[in-house]
Amino acid sequence: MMPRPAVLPAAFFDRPADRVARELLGGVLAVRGADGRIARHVVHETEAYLGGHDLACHGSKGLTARNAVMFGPAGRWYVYLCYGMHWMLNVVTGAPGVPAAVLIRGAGGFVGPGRLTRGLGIDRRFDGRPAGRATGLWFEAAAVAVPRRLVARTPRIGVGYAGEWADAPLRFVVEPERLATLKERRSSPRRTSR
DNA sequence: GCAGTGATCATA
DNA sequence: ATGATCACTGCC
Repeated sequence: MMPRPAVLPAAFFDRPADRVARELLGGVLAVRGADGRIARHVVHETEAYLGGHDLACHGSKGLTARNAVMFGPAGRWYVYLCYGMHWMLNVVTGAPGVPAAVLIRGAGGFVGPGRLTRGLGIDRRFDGRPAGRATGLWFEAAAVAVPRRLVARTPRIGVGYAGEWADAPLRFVVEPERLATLKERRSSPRRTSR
């Protein structure tokens, strides 16, 4: 029988953001709709924001009302409005006091952080809440780890202002069609051995 | 290529 | 109170 999907616990996020961003690839972003139905989207693009020393990270400007949740414990959502129209979905990582997080840039059929939140109906209501079933928005562990050769690392998008940090390879991408290939391999009947 | 859009934050 | 800035998107 199908095992119940494992909800990623807060401890999963209590690690360096780049590690979390990498391991979130292939994992599932799950959201419960108003009708109680659960939609699941496999994560295929993330970005890590490492902390106060990372000039692209909101936390590098110090504690403010907006970014306060980043300074708190790992495993909570950090959601903010960008350009007056787009909600950005992040999950806080690392120890309290370290303003680090992972931006979810793509999952399921949604490419781009603003499109993802629009598609899933995510907005400010989730800001500061823990990622978990109780909140209606959570992560589940990857059924199969994405092999390293399928993961591309690039500089983060839209952070050209961040000096040396603009070029840090902290964006993690796996092509969705590659994920599909993985899934097929996993679920297709084993080939008769030679 | 660039306008739209409005919360947020520093400055005053 | 005011103005600059923005971890983006869609249409030219």
